[in-house]
Amino acid sequence: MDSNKSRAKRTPLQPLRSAGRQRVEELLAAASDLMAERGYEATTMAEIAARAGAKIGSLYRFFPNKEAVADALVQRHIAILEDEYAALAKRAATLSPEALADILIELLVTLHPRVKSLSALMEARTDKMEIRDRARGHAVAGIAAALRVCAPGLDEALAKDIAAVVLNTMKVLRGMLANDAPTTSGAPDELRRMNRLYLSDRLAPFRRGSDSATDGKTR
Amino acid sequence: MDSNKSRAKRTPLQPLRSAGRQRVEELLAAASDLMAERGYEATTMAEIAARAGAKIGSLYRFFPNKEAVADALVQRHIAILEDEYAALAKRAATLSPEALADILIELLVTLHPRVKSLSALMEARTDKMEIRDRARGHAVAGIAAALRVCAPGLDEALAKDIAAVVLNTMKVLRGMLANDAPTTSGAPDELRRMNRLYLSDRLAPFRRGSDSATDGKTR
DNA sequence: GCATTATTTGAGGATGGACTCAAATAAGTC
DNA sequence: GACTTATTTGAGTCCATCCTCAAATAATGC
Repeated sequence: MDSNKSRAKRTPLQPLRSAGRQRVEELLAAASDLMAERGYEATTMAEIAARAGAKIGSLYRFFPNKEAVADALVQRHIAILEDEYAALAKRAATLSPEALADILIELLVTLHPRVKSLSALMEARTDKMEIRDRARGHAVAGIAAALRVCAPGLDEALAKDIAAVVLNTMKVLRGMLANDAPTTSGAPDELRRMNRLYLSDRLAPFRRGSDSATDGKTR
Repeated sequence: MDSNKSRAKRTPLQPLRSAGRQRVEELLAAASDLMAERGYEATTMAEIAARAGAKIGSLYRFFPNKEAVADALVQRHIAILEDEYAALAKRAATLSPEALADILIELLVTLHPRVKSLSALMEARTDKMEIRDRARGHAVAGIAAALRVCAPGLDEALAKDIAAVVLNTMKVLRGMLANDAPTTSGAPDELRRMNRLYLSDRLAPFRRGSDSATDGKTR
């Protein structure tokens, strides 16, 4: 009995006044920053409270335990990411593969901090990996849809495979831009180039009124 | 004074008998497994000792503290990776860019568990990032050298940029193969294809007796 | 066998960090 | 202003985990 192995204490206790809502925001913001830079385990509840300008008791008023803080953050990040990807296809119409490649890269660079935070939060528990998979599923689906808008004849399964590749490629770009990247200053441009080249090559056969030649080659 | 902020207690105390050396091996193996799967923070010294079939006192005989265990693991992994990359260029002669691309992918897939462990270990301390950067520098240099063996006219800086891109691409492949990867079964092949395409395109102008045409296009 | 030294053992000490709670304070309502 | 209820506070409890150490045991050399 009691299938929950972790100590789930009393009711979560939501904020009912504007002061409380604001406090929750501050606490989550502080937790997000700290966990993103230090990781879940290395972040202490006392630190979270301190950075939010609150005391530890306030933190525990709104969150029953440390895991609940991570949960709340995961929720938020996932929701926003899903929205972004769902909205992607609408922007993709009437674009060349190269332009789409560039737009995708831009989008993912923008989303970088959020994804980084998310993966730091995943450190918390293994049973959250299903959530992560779900998020990635949305991302892949969103990108695949955009690809098929751009290249209507594209098979759905293949579109998803390509989308997965592009998604991960962008993950790499984010990594390059985020770190100090001491050895390779021109690498990000090279990566963009690779991405354009790849999308160009894979989407060309399926574009309207194209056979296999006349791909612009980008320069 | 005392520039070391962390508690570096008495002498590290190396094993002097075969039993001791073996114990150290067992302890490091256990620590490597545990930290790779659970992360540095989540792994306890008691667990490490237990999995190695030793008691906690033995663990502390050979390692002054938990961080030293991580340090030792980092050392080993780095050394092996450096060797692998340094040896790469020798295998690269007389290969087409496509073949080189495939070989690089194979190599990095092989190295995956080690790199995974390494990155889990990095969780330990920020001041180990310089070590990580050094390792990546070796990887990039090794791959760049292989590229220039394959395409002699290639500029060194460009070779490093391309090497960085390829290295990260392979990181992605590793990720795809490691996780369950529920949504995308054909993605690894797509990634290989992108890699071949890219290397083909970038190396073609610099190959012996080539100008810009006659690139195989892989199919 | 005996002496010496490496290794093992495991019961604590010390610390840090998650979490509690009763009392104080602030905010909202009438 | 008086009353109710949300929020804040922070000292204190509890427990997991890092780490110590003196005594027991095993290995090695003579």
